[in-house]
Amino acid sequence: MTVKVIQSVDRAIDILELFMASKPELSIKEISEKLALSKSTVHGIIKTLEHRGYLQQDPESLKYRLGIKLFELGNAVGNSMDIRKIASPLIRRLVEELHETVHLAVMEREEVVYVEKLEGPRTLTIYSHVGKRAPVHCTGVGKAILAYQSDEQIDRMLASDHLVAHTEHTMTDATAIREHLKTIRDNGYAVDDEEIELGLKCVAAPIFDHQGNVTASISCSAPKVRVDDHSFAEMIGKITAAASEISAALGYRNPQPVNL
Amino acid sequence: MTVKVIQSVDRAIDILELFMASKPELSIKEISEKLALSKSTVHGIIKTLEHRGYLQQDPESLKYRLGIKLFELGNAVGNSMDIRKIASPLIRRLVEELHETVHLAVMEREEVVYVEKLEGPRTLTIYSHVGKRAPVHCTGVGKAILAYQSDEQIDRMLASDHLVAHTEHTMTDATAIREHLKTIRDNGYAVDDEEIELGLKCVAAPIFDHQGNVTASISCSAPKVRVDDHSFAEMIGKITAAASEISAALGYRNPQPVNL
DNA sequence: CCTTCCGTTCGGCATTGTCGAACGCCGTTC
DNA sequence: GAACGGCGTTCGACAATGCCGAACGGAAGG
Repeated sequence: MTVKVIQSVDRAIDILELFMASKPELSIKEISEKLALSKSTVHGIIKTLEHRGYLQQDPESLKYRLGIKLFELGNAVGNSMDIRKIASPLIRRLVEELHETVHLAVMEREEVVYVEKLEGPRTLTIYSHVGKRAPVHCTGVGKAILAYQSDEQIDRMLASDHLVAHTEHTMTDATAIREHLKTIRDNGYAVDDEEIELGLKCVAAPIFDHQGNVTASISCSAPKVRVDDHSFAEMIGKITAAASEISAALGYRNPQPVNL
Repeated sequence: MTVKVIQSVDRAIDILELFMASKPELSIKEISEKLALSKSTVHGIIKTLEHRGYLQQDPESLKYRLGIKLFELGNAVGNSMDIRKIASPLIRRLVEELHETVHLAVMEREEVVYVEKLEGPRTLTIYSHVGKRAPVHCTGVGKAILAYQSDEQIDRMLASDHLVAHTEHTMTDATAIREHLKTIRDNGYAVDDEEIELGLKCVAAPIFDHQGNVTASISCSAPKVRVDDHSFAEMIGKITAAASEISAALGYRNPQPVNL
């Protein structure tokens, strides 16, 4: 069933991701142990990656770290995302108006990835950063996207092994979440009330693309103590308005899904 | 002589970089032609990369584009750069004070790579972006780094095929550049006066690491028409001061190279 | 000085990736 | 509407390629 993969390419990716998953500096020995490969196999792949600038060896410790080429490629990807270009100025404006941190996230497999983040002037907690993955079931951006997926998609993303509790407020029951998603669709926005991190409250709204699909969302995050009724309402208004604006810029037509 | 590379990994990298070098969307046919590989070979590698999230296929056109995983990895690399963390707040301050765009760049092979960029309020030209490569001989950041390399290093980086003229002011004579680098060392800063782009003037200063090596630099870029004697002097003062501060934060001791 | 540890090199074997050809699914053309 | 062309995909056979274990060499530590 699984597609036929080129073994050595697959292993090269394993190695690269190992740096992200564990330590930023690894020796050949460590890599070969963690991936259960012989040292010489790892050596060959690593030298190839190093030769191309995707890894670099510290001349002193002889350990390896991720190379600048990955930085270049990653930024090339980021710059080619049109949603990012469209949303950036709006995000800047949102932060100025709301004085709190704003995130832009896209869906990727069963999680979301933050593609833009602009911190407010008085940031306290920083659990997120651009390029980081986050779960869908306990983040504002995640739920805002999830609520607008097909049932099969939702089922897959709510597969039990994903529903990890991050705080005591994290919802981990699939059927309860499904109910909750309906509320989100009715409201047009999602709220995360200390579900990913204690003391953190977020409001998120879905972004529709030209086909009417939701693959991205924006959110405003603030320490819960700073969110009173008034500022909460303001967040909802501004975030949903901005999301609509971005959707429109992406070619989304109207509230009703288009029928061809 | 060239290290023994794993062919399929090397080819996978060729494919990824092809997206950066040419178009952001490529079909298997295009790739196999440009790399002179059979379609099936390309297919195998591409499916592996897609399976891991490093490429994604547009369901309509069936063409491929770079995947989010590269964005994640690239940002992980960016976040692990300590020079970036140190320099970021200083760069922000510089932009506020100078009202012009500030760059942070690091040396990579025979070129420099921008790792941070903060635009001034009235930006006109944007030839650069984070993650982009630039030549050493005609940029402020490049010359500021180049001036402090070893003679062999300078020779290599001034290899004739790199000395491309970007404007009528670009210096393309190696010996003339070598003279020019001496001036830079005497001054402690480098000036790029329309050498990479007409109408653009930059001041750049080297950043020393804890071993006294220069692997990075910062610069301030402005439209030449806005740079009068007074603002030019201010740029020089502020950029060199900031560079010194970053060097100190990296563990650089004093103007004299340390002897162990 | 001996030991240990780790990166690197080597050589033989079989796995794996490679290629060309063929397939099948479009959309286009006549 | 049938034939064509273009493209992604699959198949099968061959041998090149990457794999492993063992051995090497240099550095650090006792």
